[in-house]
Amino acid sequence: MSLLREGSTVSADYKDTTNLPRTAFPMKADLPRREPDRVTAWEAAGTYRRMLEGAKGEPFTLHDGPPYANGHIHQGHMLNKVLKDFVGKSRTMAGRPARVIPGWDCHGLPIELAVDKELGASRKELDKVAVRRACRKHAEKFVALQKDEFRRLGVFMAWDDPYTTMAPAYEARIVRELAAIARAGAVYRGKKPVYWCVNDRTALAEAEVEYEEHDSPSIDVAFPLEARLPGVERDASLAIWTTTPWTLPANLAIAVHPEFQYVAYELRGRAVVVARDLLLPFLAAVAPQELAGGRQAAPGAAFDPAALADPRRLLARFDGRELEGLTYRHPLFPRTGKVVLGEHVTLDAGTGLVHTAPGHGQDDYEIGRRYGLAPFAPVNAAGRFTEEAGPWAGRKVFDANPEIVAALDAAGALLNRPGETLTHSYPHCWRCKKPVIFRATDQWFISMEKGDLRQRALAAIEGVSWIPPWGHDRIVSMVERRPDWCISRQRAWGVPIPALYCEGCGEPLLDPEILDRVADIFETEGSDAWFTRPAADFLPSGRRCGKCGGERFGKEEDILDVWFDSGVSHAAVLDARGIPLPADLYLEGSDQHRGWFQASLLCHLGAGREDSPFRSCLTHGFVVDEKGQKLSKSLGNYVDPQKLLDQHGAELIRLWAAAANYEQDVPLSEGIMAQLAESYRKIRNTLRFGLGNLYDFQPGDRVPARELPVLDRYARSLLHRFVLRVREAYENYDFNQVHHEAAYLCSTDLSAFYFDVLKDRLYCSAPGDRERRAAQTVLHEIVDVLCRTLAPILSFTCEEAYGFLPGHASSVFLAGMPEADGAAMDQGLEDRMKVLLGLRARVKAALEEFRRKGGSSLDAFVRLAPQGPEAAAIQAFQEEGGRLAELLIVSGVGIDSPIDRAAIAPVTGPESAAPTLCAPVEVVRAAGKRCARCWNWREEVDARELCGRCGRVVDALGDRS
RNA sequence: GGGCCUAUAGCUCAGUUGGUGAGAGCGCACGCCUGAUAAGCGUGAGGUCGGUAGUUCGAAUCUACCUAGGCCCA
Repeated sequence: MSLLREGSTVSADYKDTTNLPRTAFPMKADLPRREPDRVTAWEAAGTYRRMLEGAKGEPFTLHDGPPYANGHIHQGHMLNKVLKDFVGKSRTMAGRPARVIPGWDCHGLPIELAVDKELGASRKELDKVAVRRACRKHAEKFVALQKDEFRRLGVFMAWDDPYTTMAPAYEARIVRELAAIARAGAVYRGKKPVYWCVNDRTALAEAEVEYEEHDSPSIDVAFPLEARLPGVERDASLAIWTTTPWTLPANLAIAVHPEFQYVAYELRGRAVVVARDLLLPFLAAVAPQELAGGRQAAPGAAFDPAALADPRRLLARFDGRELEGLTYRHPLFPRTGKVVLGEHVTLDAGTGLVHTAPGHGQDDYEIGRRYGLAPFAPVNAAGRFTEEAGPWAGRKVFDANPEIVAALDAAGALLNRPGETLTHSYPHCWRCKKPVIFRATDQWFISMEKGDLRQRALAAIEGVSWIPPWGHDRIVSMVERRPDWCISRQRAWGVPIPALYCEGCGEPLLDPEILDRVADIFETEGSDAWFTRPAADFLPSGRRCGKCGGERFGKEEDILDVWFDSGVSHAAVLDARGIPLPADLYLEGSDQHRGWFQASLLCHLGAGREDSPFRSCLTHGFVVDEKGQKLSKSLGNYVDPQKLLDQHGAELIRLWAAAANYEQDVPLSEGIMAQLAESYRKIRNTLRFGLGNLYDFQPGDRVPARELPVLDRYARSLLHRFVLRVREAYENYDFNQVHHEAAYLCSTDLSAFYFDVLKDRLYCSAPGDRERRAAQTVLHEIVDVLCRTLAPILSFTCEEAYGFLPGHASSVFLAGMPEADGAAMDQGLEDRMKVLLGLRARVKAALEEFRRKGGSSLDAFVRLAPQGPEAAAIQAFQEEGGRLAELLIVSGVGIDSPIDRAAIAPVTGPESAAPTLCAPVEVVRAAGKRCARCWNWREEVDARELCGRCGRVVDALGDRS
């Protein structure tokens, strides 16, 4: 294609006489490779420290919730730490120094399990102290590793001064906080069922249980009621179904659902109570002849009396709640039990009445608590019945199963045939692979009621600002219904619960005085001291058992729940360092309503303090894929964090965190990252254009704001409105808003409008031309403002670009957040420009038509016939010195007035159908000749093919050289 | 099964107390430029606002149910 136009000759190349952009700020960010150096530079320069020192306002406390020191960091950690970094940097840059002390949660089961796995067979030969030493090393390793991974993200925290829950001082503080709660009388010893491996004689955590197929006896048992049911003229029994006959000696109650329908059915001469909707399947199992025509009862089918061989045997109906409180005789023991109500009862299988042994089941335990039933478990650590199990004392529970079934049969309580079994999924020990049991053992608890902990917690919740607001409802419903806090763990890796037991009578002693003594020792020796020192070392001299007067004591073996460890961080980290409570902000994933937020609240209040340890609490969702499914390697939607870093760099991970609406779950996928890369490039190139046009500009060249041309004043107005919005968005933790504001400003306001319009002035004016300097003044401010507002998010890029800005400080983080200049914002101007931009859009549409005929924008002359608001806006614009040709980037603009529609018809764009108050637009080929330098068409060009302006510029350049 | 929450263009997100034809940025298609050039500009096409049924003169916006998904429990 020829570049020559009709009538033109070969033009001289004036490119060298123009002021084209030049900058060393590269278009290609090369983030993955260059970011590590930037991190190193920040740390070497002490940028974080200096940034904090530069902020003179009231300190802002963002307290870092400790991630667990096991494994590499994952997407959720990244999201969390990056969001915290946005807060820390934005608050500090806005004047409130936010020093964040990072921490790690170092005790607990997952580390112990990982260490077990590493140690393999040698584990059994090691004593507790040796295992703990290995756990400590493991935790130390991952603290160091995760710390590097977080630093790599460009996160500013006090990396050289972190906290860990296994530091001696921290461990000591844990014990002191426990002492404070004990002083309030809220710590008590009670029983609670746990998974128990009778082979290994140890408690198991949920994570240590594997489900495998297992054959269990399946029995339906009748428990005779003590009194007759209303309207039933014969003795009645409650029918239950169970697959663990060995738990029947521990039966204390039978649970029914309050809202289910129950029936009394005459079976073999007595009335049997079952759930109405389970009657047919029940009969099918124990007495199929009771069904009409030997029909099979489909599970889940609606109840139909016609399916019964003899519907008259339906004796009565009851609501579940009517049965509450009825008492029954235990078929094997001379005692009674009672009917209780439970929402956990289902109609999936069985009879709709559930055998309840509070010492042998989680639901049973919970319901037992509600009804004041003891967690009775007549089974010892070896899985043998105790004396309380009468005839089966000493028998192993699984061995006793058939004997118990036989005894039930003999007592006439067995409704089905003995020997029936069921194959189902049953918990097994992950280590020895043998089936486990559920057994109540002694545990330490923090009471929710003593000292009014629950009510005080609920009151404290009201004083906290929850972001988003539904966090409030979520934690309230959790606190309202949570049981007492079981703080015991039968494990090695943790802070011991420093209780002593009288060797004479077994009386436990959890004495605040002793705890303080223990804390003193932990302070210097760490909690290993509990295992290496004899009990006497922790006992105040002369102390005796309050019950039997014994002088010899043994040590508690249980350790503290790790939620207690992290739950006292406000004390062990903030208070211990003299940082005032409450903290301004806790910021974690929404799972922490159950976890850290609640633990912190309970520990804080339990120890006798008032209110919440945090003023506001922000939660974010979980990382999911594009479809909203959780990330998992097996689903194939897993995004590897390291790969993310290698491909896109930390900067895009930061942008991802900012672009997300963290109130919901946060989607992450390769596609999303690719899209963010586009968004990033737009911002980066905006900075680059600005920098490229500042190569010959110094702050001393600034044109005063009042003397700026109207378009530049408009750009400043937009810029400062942007600052206003962004500052407010940061204040509200609305980073997503920051991202959108930045993207819109860069692409729409700047790249597509202001920068485009500016090109002629920047490139073709004389270098020192006042209007060019005016443009540069604003460009300088734009780059400065963008860097300083976006630095909390795009830390790497903003620091890099800022370093190219003439007159910059040593780091963007020391420059602070810009203030919105009220004088720069001109609403009237923006309103008028909005009208003109509407006009501009229609001109662009018309130019599109013009272009199809071979003309470019600068070849065009635009004729307008404005009226109404547009006419007014144009007039004002021109009176302010604005040039329509510059605004529209065409060679000339003519105003036709009054309107002569007929004269304007032909080459118009789609605006012809527009409302009458819009000016008709006509685009024609510009007359005259094309200036070889600035490419505008002018009536007059000189012999060098230069327009008047360009001729003067070239002459001036020539004079200078 | 329970508590809390989510579901708007291919993607990320806006849509104020229900009210003119549902928006932005990015991507996409087409075109331009080659003086932001592995850049830049323009034009344009995309949505039965998860589904169903209600309340209302009128619902993306309120109610119920359903479906899919998330966190925490059970």
